Amino acid sequence: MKIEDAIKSTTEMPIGKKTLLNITYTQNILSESFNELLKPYDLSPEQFNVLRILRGQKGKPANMCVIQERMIAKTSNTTRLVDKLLLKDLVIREVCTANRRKMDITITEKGLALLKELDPKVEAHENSYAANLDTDELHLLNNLLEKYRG
Amino acid sequence: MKIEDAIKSTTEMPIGKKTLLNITYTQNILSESFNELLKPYDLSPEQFNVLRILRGQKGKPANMCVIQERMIAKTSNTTRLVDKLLLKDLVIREVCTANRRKMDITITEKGLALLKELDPKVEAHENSYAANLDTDELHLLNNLLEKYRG
DNA sequence: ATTTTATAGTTGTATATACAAATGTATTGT
DNA sequence: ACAATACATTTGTATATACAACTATAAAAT
Repeated sequence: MKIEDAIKSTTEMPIGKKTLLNITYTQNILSESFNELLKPYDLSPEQFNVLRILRGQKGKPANMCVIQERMIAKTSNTTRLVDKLLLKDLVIREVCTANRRKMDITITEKGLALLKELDPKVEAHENSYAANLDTDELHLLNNLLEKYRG
Repeated sequence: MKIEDAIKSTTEMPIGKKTLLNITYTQNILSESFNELLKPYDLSPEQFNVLRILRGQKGKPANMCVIQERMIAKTSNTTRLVDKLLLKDLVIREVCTANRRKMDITITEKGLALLKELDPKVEAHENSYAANLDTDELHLLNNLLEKYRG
């Protein structure tokens, strides 16, 4: 669907406005369907994001500010986000011995198992959109976005 | 900045995942800077969006479900969004005489004046990103996004 | 005409988010 | 060593959002 139809715009938009709207709208579509995917697992996209960051640590714990900086959306309140994961036993949290200001957050086996269960679904989600473009177009899209951000 | 650096990813990502992440990340950058723009005006992006939809009505009122369907992000609770605008006298709300289930929402002079003040800033925001690409690239980006959504 | 179903919007409630202030620990300067 | 400053995280509070239940009106069915 064209962006103009999606937001029922009647008038022709300048290309700058249209591009911004198009990116915003596309991301909305993506996150809506991703939310659907996660709903049965009682996991928010942010929680999922944190789990995936922790898995990326390959056993090493991550502290709060590391999680924060690797998150796609820099949410305030990583604390409460991790709280939720703790309640579900998907992570453990302990004071870092080397620097007692920091917290060591580690993903649990249960967390890893949950991610493993989600992996194929997340991949299918990613690929369902990617499949609409060929490889060259995908690379082009990535390059254009990067250049667009400045 | 490359997406891999932005989220401090060490490993090479499959192109499908990367694209999705890139769109999400780009939109985050955009909305972050748009938020900054609106902050001095005590207006949320959603409130701004509603005002702009109402201006697009050119005097004609819009009812709630029309506002809802034209919004970029389909938020639940358009009611409370409009409540906020009402409190600031940016819109008026009255029961639609033709169909008493519906509400007629109209932007006020104050609302129009606020939009007018914002217009150049919003346009500058839009153009600051668009300026990083030439016209052909912008059209290409829009087409790729549309195709990507499927 | 009366019941049923559909539509439009609002409200209750639980949860999430943003932002600032507070807490506790480490580092630096004197 | 002690005060000042910086850093890492948490907590308080106000606001926003999601979702379901509710109210009111309109349209359709019997």
